[in-house]
Amino acid sequence: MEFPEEEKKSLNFIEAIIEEDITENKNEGRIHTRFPPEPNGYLHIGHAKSICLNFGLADEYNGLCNLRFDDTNPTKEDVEYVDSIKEDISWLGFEWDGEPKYASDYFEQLYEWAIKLIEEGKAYVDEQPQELISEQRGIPTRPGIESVYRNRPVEENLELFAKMKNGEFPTGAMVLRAKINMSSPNMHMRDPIMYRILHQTHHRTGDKWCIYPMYDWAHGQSDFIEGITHSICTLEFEIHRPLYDWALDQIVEGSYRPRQIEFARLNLSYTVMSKRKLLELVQGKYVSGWDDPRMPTISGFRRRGYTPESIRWFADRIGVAKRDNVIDVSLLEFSVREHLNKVAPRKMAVLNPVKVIITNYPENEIEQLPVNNNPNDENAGTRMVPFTKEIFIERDDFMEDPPRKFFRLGPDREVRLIGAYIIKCEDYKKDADGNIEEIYCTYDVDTKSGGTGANRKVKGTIHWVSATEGVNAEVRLYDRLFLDEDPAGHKDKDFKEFLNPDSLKVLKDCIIEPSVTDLNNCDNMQFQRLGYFSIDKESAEGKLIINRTVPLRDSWAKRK
RNA sequence: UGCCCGAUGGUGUAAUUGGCAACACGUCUGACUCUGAAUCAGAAGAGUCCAGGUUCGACCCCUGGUCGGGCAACCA
Repeated sequence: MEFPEEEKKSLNFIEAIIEEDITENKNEGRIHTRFPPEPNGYLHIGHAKSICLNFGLADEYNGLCNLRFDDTNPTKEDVEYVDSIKEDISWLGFEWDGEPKYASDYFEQLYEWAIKLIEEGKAYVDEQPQELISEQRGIPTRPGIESVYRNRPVEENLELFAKMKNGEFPTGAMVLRAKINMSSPNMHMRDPIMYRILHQTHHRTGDKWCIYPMYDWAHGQSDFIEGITHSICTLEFEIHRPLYDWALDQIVEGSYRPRQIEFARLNLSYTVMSKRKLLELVQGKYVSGWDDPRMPTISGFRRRGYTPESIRWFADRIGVAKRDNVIDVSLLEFSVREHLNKVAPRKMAVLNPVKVIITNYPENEIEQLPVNNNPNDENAGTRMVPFTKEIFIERDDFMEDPPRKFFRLGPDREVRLIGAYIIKCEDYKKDADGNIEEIYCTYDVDTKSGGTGANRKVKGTIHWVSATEGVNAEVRLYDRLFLDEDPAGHKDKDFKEFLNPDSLKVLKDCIIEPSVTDLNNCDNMQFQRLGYFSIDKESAEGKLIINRTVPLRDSWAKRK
């Protein structure tokens, strides 16, 4: 499915940079981007922005985009994450160039470059304790203090570094530091650490290595090895750029050189996007897993019924810039509705039922009525829905004492049942507490859909399900992603305070029309007037569990 | 009291080499409809953080402020 026409935008700032680079024929006009996740969690909607950007730019300029796992910290990483990341990117509809790449594939090369650095007197082994190194680095407003090991002879550094590699020292005993500038106003330039000792099994290299490069000694080099031209990352790496360039200066020969460009990460209202916090939700069993339908992860959205198209449209719409932003979830939901409105077949379900008895309809009769699958799509066809003497309608669709502008059912009022007849309310029964128990109506045979009297105008049309032929299911209704308050401005508060304690309980019985059970798992549908839904992949024993993807806009509800 | 970013309608993004601020969402009207959805038509809403300067002319360039974000992990 193509993007909506009107969405063609003018250039964003990254496109402008790229076009300029092409004009100047930098890197022979080649465009090669990359998406470099650390496999330490599942991808979330924020990553989707980065994915769409990197892969999208490559498409747009006939370039390539790599998938590279930035796996330089074995303590947090796992193959489970590698697999989920690949799956999510593919599901979004993007294809990376060649095989997935791994920073760990370059460990040998990185090590050799580090030796070269030492030989040139630009790096040294520091065996001071972590706390001391950190203290000596100083504070942003004051210069740091040089390490006593800073001027260690090259030979000694070489020897020590080799021993580090060979596992002769315990974890944390010493590090390799770049010799740059201890009084730089940029903290990252104050002799940054390039290698640390970590006796930790790596998910890919196993126990082959016990020293691991830091981000700053791995990222730019990896970009260089892969021939990346535009290394696009989020704003928090802006301060690393001088170091990125410094690291490249040490290895680049010739004219090809990657370039780092930063953009503002996505913030979504009502949505927690910190990987650390999401991990906490998973580990604390607040949710059923990374793909819990309430999670703002790509897999969570998938399970909830979001489509890849809708997420891509969303990413396209929010644009890219350098200023901090908070995007309202309603824009995401708009994108979802926009797509689902076109493709989701319409079905009927009643969430909060009240029984309607059609007094002049024959007992035991079951009439199969053809109902449009999608009135906006002529090719969508029809389905048969059973109509019977007793039906359920939504409790909200009947009012004893209707206010002005209420178009649905009430005493002596007429209403059309979708795909069926016009009915008129003649009477109703209340229980001891005053709740409506049953509503008695008559139907007008001539008004059957497509029939002779079908053109008669009534103000309202409501949905219904046969009381005797309908099927029972469970629906999960989720409101915002799982926060009932906007976390913006509450950064430091414990985010669990915002976790809606009722969100898992929003599980209701509902009655659905039989044709719903024909849907394949995870297919999308629209329950008319209720929203878009999808069948959960984990249907309970015999009972369908249905997630609400997103509610329909409801201007009547807003009135109230 | 350091360094690096940023600042345009409610929100997000635009504005060819400086030429009287555009688009989308949202909001509000109205029309239509066998979904109070969708669709269609229309409207309101910013004078571009502030103060100077350069210029015939500045959102755009310069200077100085203000506000917001980031930076002191052997994380990425």
